[in-house]
Amino acid sequence: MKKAAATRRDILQKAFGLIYTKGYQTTSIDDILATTQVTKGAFYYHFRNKDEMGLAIIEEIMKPALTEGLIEPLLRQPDPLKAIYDMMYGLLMKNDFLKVEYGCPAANLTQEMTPWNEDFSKALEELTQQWQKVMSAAIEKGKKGGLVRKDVHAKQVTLFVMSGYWGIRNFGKLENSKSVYLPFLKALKQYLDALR
Amino acid sequence: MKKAAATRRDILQKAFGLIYTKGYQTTSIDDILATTQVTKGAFYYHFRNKDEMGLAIIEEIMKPALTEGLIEPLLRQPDPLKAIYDMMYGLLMKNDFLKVEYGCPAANLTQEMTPWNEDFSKALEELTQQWQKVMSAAIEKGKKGGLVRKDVHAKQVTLFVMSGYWGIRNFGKLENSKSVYLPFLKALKQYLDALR
DNA sequence: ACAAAAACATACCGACTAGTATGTTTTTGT
DNA sequence: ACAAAAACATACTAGTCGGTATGTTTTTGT
Repeated sequence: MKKAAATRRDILQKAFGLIYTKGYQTTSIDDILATTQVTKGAFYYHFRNKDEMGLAIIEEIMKPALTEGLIEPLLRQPDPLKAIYDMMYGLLMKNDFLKVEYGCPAANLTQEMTPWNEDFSKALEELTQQWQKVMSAAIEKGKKGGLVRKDVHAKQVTLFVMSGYWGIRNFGKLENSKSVYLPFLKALKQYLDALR
Repeated sequence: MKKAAATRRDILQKAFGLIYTKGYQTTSIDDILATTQVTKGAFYYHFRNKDEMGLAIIEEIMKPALTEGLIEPLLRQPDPLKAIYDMMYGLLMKNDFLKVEYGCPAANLTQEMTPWNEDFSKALEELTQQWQKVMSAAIEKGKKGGLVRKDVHAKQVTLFVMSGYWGIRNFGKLENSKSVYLPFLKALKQYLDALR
């Protein structure tokens, strides 16, 4: 039960990479087999079908990555507005897995799969809601600690900021250059500073 | 030269509708033929291939729609910040062609096609840059007229607002409900009011 | 050690894809 | 009216897709 788990993990990781760069529907199972060096029999031993694998990617790759990469750093930083800005700066400018030309994996999947598969929508909604909740909670905590204005509506701000992130990721894809990230981050900083 | 032009227009319009709801790559030419009642011979008389049709959709359907539906109303409204808010409110809440579950046509195409076809990227960039320029110009005009603070960076604001729009459209797809639009619009209003 | 189950391998299939080859009909200019 | 060109129609192809049927190898529990 050790080698098999490694095979499964390898499929999920490599498939995630392919889907991130090429899109879900245009990543064929044969593509995945070619890059993983796994045969079709092995693939279909681990997953009933392509969609089950796609869901497993969200659950077993994307959700843990969100938790470890974004949620936990957010919880550690005491200043919520600084935490949010730093998170965005890190995601856009420093993260070396995310590429400007490929956008945001969660946003990509959302846009591509939402019309086709309800299970994908549900899983992706859980993903984003976890992010939303932690950001909102941080802002609320900041209100109590005096770091955020009392009249700030935490959920609204969170939604506004996350929308901006998904949107600028799409702009980055279009321009194929991180240079659009800089004016976005400046505007974001000014927006966040106005909440103090 | 009249009937043929009508056939071409019909293909482009119906194909645009299909692509908006289903995505470009997952809309087959047979799909388009079935909904237009046009035969394959006719289709390939009007377009060399699928991508040429896709580009024609951007040029002949989406660009004019942007100009007539968004650019011109924006130029007419003297208060730029009100113009921007009204435009967003109209796009999100009142426009009855755009559906919450299908997102923004331009954002969808950008995300789907950017890794695959440079011509699509270029055409979509022209589309968005036209929108960006008009919004920025309106803000600059507002600065001179005293309706916008002098220290506001027009291009930054434009990019921030457009990113938010693309992003919230994606959230709408995910939640499949216009209810997320309302808190976004409230946050947008507050953001814009802070620029006065 | 050895049977049973888990894990993987190979060959194949029907459905669908964009595109083409080769026609026929309709429109156009004179 | 009539030839030429434009506009459309039909049948087909080569390739790709997700998925399956049927094996063989490897691991596991006893």
